[in-house]
Amino acid sequence: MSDKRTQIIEASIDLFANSGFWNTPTAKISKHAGVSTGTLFNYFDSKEILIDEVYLQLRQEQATHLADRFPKNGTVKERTEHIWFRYIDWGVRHPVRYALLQQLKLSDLVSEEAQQRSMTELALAIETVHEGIEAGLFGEISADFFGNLIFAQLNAAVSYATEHQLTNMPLTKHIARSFEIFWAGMTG
Amino acid sequence: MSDKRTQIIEASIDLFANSGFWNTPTAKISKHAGVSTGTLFNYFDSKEILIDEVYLQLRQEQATHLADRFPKNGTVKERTEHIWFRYIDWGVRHPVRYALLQQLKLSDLVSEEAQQRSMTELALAIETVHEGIEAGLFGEISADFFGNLIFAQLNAAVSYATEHQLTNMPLTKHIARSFEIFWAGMTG
Amino acid sequence: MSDKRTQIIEASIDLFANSGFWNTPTAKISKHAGVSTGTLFNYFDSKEILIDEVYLQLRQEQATHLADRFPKNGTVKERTEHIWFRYIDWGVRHPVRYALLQQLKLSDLVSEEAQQRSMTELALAIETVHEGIEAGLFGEISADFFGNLIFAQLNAAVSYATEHQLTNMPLTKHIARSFEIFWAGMTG
Amino acid sequence: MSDKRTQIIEASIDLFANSGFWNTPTAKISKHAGVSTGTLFNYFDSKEILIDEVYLQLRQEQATHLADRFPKNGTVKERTEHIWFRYIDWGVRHPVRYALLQQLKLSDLVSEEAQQRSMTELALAIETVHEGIEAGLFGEISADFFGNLIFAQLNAAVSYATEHQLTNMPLTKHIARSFEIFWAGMTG
DNA sequence: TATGAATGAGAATTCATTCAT
DNA sequence: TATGAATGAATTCTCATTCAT
Repeated sequence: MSDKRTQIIEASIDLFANSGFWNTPTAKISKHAGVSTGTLFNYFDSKEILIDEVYLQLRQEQATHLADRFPKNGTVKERTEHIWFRYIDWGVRHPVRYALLQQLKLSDLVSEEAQQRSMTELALAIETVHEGIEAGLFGEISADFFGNLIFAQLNAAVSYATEHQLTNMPLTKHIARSFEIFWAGMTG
Repeated sequence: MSDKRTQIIEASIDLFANSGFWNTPTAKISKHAGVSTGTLFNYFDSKEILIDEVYLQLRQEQATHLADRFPKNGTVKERTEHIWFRYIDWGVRHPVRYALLQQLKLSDLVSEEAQQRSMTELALAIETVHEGIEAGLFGEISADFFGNLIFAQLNAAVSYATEHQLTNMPLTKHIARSFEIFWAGMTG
Repeated sequence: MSDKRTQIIEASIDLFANSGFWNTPTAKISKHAGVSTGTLFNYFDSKEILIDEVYLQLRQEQATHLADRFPKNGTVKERTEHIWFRYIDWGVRHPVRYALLQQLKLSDLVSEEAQQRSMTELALAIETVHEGIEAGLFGEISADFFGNLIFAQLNAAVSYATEHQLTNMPLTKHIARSFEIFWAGMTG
Repeated sequence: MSDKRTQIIEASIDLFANSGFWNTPTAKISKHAGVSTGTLFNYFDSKEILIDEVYLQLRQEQATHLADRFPKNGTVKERTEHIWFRYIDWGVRHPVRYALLQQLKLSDLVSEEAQQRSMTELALAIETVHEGIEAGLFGEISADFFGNLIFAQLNAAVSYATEHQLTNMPLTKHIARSFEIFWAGMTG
């Protein structure tokens, strides 16, 4: 049964996070997953493809988390705030997965195609941004730069929260404060 | 004289930027540098150390650029603005080097020790930040988070400028606008 | 089945004997064994370990030869004589293996652990010696020195027999004479 | 001045004894000797030749020690006894050099030619042996085998004394006892 | 004679991938 | 579909030796 696929992906996440992609031989992955070397290649044609799939898996988990209870009909600010909270929340709850995802983004290891495919999962964020810009909420700024900025600041907020192991009230405050800064900057 | 050392570092930068650290065999580096495999290891005891040295070299170039004409006696805002402009300027002028530096930071390949050593080169930025925070300029915020935020936004600005190949007036405007956003965010 | 393992060990013995351990690259061994470089390292984690295993293999072959038809219930002299004959016999029949074993003993290449393990294979010789000493057969002498002496003389006897290619009657006479000398020396 | 030659030989002895021939790069030797890599090769055309020279040096030191106060006109037994005492004495006084010499003998690293040349230094031992055999002192035995035996037993005696760190009276007794055993064996 | 940077042919070992069972 | 032994190209690093200064 195709449970093995999941086992292999999970094993990869574990090991990649601990030792990096290049220090994790496929043999180690299959062992950790409890399958044979051959089996890994039955499910993923190459290590490259496995990495792509890990990336897509993480992106999807993240996207699902963002989409949960998304206030479709809220104002732009409400929707942005929702994304803000949920993004940081996911990052803090899954620090290993989050760190891995960040590394993958910058590592050149994910194929162009996988990058493209993962974009669709951010649809609701992108849409919100566009709407805000068109409405003139953010002054003169390109959507691209806006995207860069929001993710940069989110990432900064997650890193800080994780490093300082914020939870409960301090975490909530941190999220709120970081959103304030972001919003003040953009609308300021 | 240590001309060869420089050649090897430059070759490394070239190749690392093109193909990544793990896809760049030392043999390729030495060939590209016009020296023999043995010579590379005369100058750098291991590939790991070579990577460290590349990192330190780039950091130093960047730090030198930031320090140039730094307004020691200016206000916190003036000093921050200086850093803002010079940081983006360096990133845009040396996109390959900048991208490499970013990758190295996140890659786990740079030794703790090299990271530490490179910190000293940011002294003037760090000092400025602390002064501003203590003066209450930025509301309630930790220096750590402030650091995360400023570099995150700078990075977002550089990426955007490079991707869109901004130069001259559009670049200047972009830098100014990004600083505005940053400053507005921080000062609320 | 572990046929390959045997092939690799045999190839190692051949090549080590001809060219020494340090002049025998693992690549040459695997080629000679008719397997790929990778396969060698599937069976032996490192060249060091391979050498250990070669050593243990030879020791065991020798021990088996000594144990064959060992007169458990004979007198100390009879048992010592048995060992004497069988030891020289094995050395003369397998000059390559014997020479290699001697080299390995003195070479520092065999791990402490492998040395220890190989000791158990000499149990019957050691026991015999102790019994003789305790019975006062050999005058005042430590078991250690006795051990040194017996192997030294055995080795001298094997070397001579091999160099002069003794067989049949001359060999039998040589073995007998050398035992006489040994026994006369020890029993004074 | 050709003091350097000596320094290089001494450095080689030191390092060979500590780490073996194959784990001692010429660069390490020259450093230890306080000369440059080039200089080593001015004095010795190759590492092989250096090893030969180390061997000859040690053999000569040993031969000199044996020859000291040699009782040319003594009986065969007296002369043999002299060699016996001096040989063990040298081995115990210079355990590092002795061990190295033994290793070199068995290692295949010394050229045939150097082996030959070193023989001349044992002239007085060889002569004594021959005389004893011709005089019928030792029963029926070939000079070759006799040579094998005497050196084997000497070596056993040195090893034992060194391992157990014998000195003074215990050492003297050990030497005497070992000679007794040898002589009793040979004269049966 | 002394120097030591430069050389480049190896050396041991790794690892993604295949394929016969 | 699952297995895991076998493969061999590729990798980092070593070291005896040379030669221009």
